[in-house]
Amino acid sequence: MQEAPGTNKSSARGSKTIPNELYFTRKLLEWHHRDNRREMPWKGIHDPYKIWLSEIILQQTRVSQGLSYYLRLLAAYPSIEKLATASDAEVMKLWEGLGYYTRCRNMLRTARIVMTNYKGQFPASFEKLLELPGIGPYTAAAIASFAFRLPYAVVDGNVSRVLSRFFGIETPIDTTNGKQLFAQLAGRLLDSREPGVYNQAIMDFGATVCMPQQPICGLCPLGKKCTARQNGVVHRLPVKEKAVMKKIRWLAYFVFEYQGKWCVQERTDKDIWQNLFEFYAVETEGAMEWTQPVIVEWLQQQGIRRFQLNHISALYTQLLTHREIRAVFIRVKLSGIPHFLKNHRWIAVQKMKTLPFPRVINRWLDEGFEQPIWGKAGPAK
DNA sequence: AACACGGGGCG
DNA sequence: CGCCCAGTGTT
Repeated sequence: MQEAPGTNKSSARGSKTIPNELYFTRKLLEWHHRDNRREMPWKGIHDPYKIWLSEIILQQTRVSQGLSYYLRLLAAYPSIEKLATASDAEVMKLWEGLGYYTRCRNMLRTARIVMTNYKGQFPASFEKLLELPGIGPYTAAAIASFAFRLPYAVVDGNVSRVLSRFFGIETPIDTTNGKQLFAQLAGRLLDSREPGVYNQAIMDFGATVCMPQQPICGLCPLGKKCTARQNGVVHRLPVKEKAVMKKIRWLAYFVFEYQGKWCVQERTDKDIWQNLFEFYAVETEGAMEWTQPVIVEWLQQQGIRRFQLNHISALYTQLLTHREIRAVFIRVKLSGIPHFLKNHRWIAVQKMKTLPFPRVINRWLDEGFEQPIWGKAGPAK
């Protein structure tokens, strides 16, 4: 459900708006008028076809990446009729390389629906726009406000970020609750006299001042009343709940022991745990059954002839933001240092605690192996 | 509510 | 590498 059209007239008459909301809209529009020099071909125009085309292209796509596609598609299909009568393959060829190819198919579907059902004219209605394939709440609000000057507030990544920071809202933006909250707030902030201008302003502001990574708070015209800035929490807003578990990584740690020393290595790759230490690691693509016969064969393949397999641990897991680590620890006592471990570091067992390890390794050191080496008191918890 | 869908820019 | 981008559709 889209929030009801905004009621903020950017004047003191708005009965329910709190002072900060009026301040926000006024300062934002001042900034847009005074400092915003972000020029784009689709800005300031009211042709629904061009607005729609640009919005579809820009879904989850940076302006710098989508611009050339917009120009090429518009040149090839100057009107929605030209687009609607083009062949699927021809349009897809022009979309090639932009990604999210469902957008292209839905774009064509919508062009044909508009031709047959609406006589080639996009409906000047938020609800009707929303029914068209590839047009969701954001795009419907964008077309409604830019093309038809209807009072609907857009809520995209820029908007939710700017609002979460200025008003200090910690509700995750990617939940049903959060989406509803930000849509409501955005609707109240909207300047209903010029919805399109306001929507341009807040998105440009998010893209050029209140950026995701390094916002230019020093130059921010709203900084005086920005809640996040006052509280020093700009960097951790907006909050996102979804931490998609992209990949499980399977690690086998071989704890090689030789003359009271353990073999360790430092992680230096551009990867997790940079500059932390670990044991000799074997990473596999999928789950690997590190049973005794498998381990013995693996050791022999490495040219290790004399060894003593002391222990195979249970599976240890560690959750990272976008990874899940699953590690098994394999203790092997050697009677010599094999060639492939010549350049590794060998640390006295008593000194292990002085090195930095990932949590999953520390947990194994603390509780994971049968014969304690820290002494009967055990390691510090 | 969770997931799939792409490719590129940036630190 | 991790994060994010003028989000939407499906299950």
